[in-house]
Amino acid sequence: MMKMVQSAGDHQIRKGPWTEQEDLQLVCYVGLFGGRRWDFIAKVSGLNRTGKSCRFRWVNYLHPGLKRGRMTPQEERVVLQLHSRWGNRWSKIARKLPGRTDNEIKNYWRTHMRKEVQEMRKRDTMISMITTMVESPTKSQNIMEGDSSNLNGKGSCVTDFAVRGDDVSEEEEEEEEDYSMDQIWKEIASPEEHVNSTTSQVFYRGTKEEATCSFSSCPPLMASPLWELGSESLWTMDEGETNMLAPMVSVISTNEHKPGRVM
DNA sequence: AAGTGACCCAACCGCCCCTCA
DNA sequence: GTGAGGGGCGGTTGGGTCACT
Repeated sequence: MMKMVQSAGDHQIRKGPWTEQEDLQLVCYVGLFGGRRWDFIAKVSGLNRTGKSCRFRWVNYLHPGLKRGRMTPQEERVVLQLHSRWGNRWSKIARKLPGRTDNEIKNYWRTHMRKEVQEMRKRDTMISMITTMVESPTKSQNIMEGDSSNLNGKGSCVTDFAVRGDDVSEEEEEEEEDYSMDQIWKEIASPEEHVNSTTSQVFYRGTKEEATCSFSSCPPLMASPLWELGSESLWTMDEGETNMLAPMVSVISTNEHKPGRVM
C-alpha cells in the first residue's frame, strides 16, 4: 500500500515501503553524491521521496556495513549497559555497536523492555497481594475484587534505570570519544581505507562499469557539481572502494533483497 | 486449520540542533 | 546576529511473521 502525498509542488511524495527499483536508484545516487546531501539526492534521483526518507532507508537498510539478524547475547549486554548509562540515547548507543542502527536498537529495547515491564507488574502485583493479605485480610479482599489503587506509585525499576542513565556526568561522557556514524561505517568496511579518508569524501562511488551492469536507473554521466569536485574525478574509484560496493549491489540484486513489505 | 497474541521491524512524524547565507 | 533549511534523533505506529492454543 503505497501512499502518495501531494507536495507543495506539482509532483507527489511517495511514502511507505520501498521497492527494489527505488533501492537501486538510491544506492546509485548515494554512490554518486555521498551519504550527506539527502535533500539533493531526493530531488535529483527522481524518487519522489523526502530527503529524510532517503536518509532513513540508506542508514537503516541499504548501508553495506549493516549487520543482519538478531542481536547476539554480547550485543544485548552492551545495549543494557549503555542504556543504563545514557538512557534513550539510541544513536549514541548505536555508535558503540558497529553494524547496528539506532532504530534497530530502539526496536530491540522496546520489545525487550515491554517484556520486562510486564514481568515487573506481575511481580509487583503478587508481592503486593501477599503483603496485603498478611497485613490485612479485608484489604486483600478488595484487591482481589479489582481495587488496585494501592499498587500505583511504585517506582518501576525500568524507569529508574533510564533516569540513572541521564545522570552520567559530562566528564564521563567526554571520556567516551564518539565517532560519527560515517567513521564507524568506514572502519567496518575497510579499516585501511579509513586512514586516508576524509569526512567529505564520497563513501561509495559508482563507476562507469557498475553504472552499466548494475545501475540501469543511474543517470547518464553528468557534469559533477562544483561542490563535490576535488582534484580527483568523482568517477574514479580505487580497488578498495570497488570491492566495498560490490557486496552491497549483490545483496540488493539477489533474492535476499527485502523490499518494504507490500501491505 | 483457524484464531490470537507476542515479537519483530520498516517507516513516518515532529522536534531540535547545526550550518550557512 | 539571525532566520531558513537541512539533517539528526527519539518517539511512535502499523503491518508481517511466528508460535501457541
